Amino acid sequence: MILPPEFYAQNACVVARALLGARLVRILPCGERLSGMIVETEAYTGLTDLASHAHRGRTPRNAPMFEAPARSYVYLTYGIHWLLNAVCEPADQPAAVLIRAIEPLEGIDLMKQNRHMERNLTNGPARLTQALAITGADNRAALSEADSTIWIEAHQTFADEAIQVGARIGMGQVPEPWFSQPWRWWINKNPYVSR
DNA sequence: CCGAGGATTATCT
DNA sequence: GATAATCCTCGGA
Repeated sequence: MILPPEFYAQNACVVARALLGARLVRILPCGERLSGMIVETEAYTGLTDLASHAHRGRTPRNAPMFEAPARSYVYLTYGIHWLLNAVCEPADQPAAVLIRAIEPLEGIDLMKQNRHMERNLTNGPARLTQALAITGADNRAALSEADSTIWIEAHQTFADEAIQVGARIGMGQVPEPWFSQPWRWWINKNPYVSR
């Protein structure tokens, strides 16, 4: 079952927690299907969160965060890496969930080809986009539609006891309280969580 | 095993 | 012109 738009209309922290265990499906231009279970997420919500791209207001890059939920927000960071987010909360309420890691399920051989390596295929936000061949061309993909290039469907669920929460990664010079905000979720002891 | 440094470009000031 | 929600390689232990 593909997760409906109403799912993404919730608060980004709720969505980030609920996405753990869901299956991220990617259809390549050639038609091949790849997928993996989401095992690590981070929430970026509100205009006041100094760690969020949205905190300086709407720009051409972050515009998807301000638009209707249930679409992707894909952007380039460090000049090299594409990062995949799911846009959350109602329109004009900028929020997104960063997909930080997945456990490979389908198309593992293709992931190895895309990554040019055998290991560390999807345990990091830029690694998984490379493994799934996701780029800026996939910005604003409809995550709730089966004819999209990327969507997310229900797969497995985890009890709170199996979930870990902590501060987000890569905050750089972001000041408190945003630096330590516990808005990162991951599946405890899952080997595909980043670092 | 670990830490340092370079890669590389869209985006915003 | 500076910065960035990161990753890889390489050198040393």
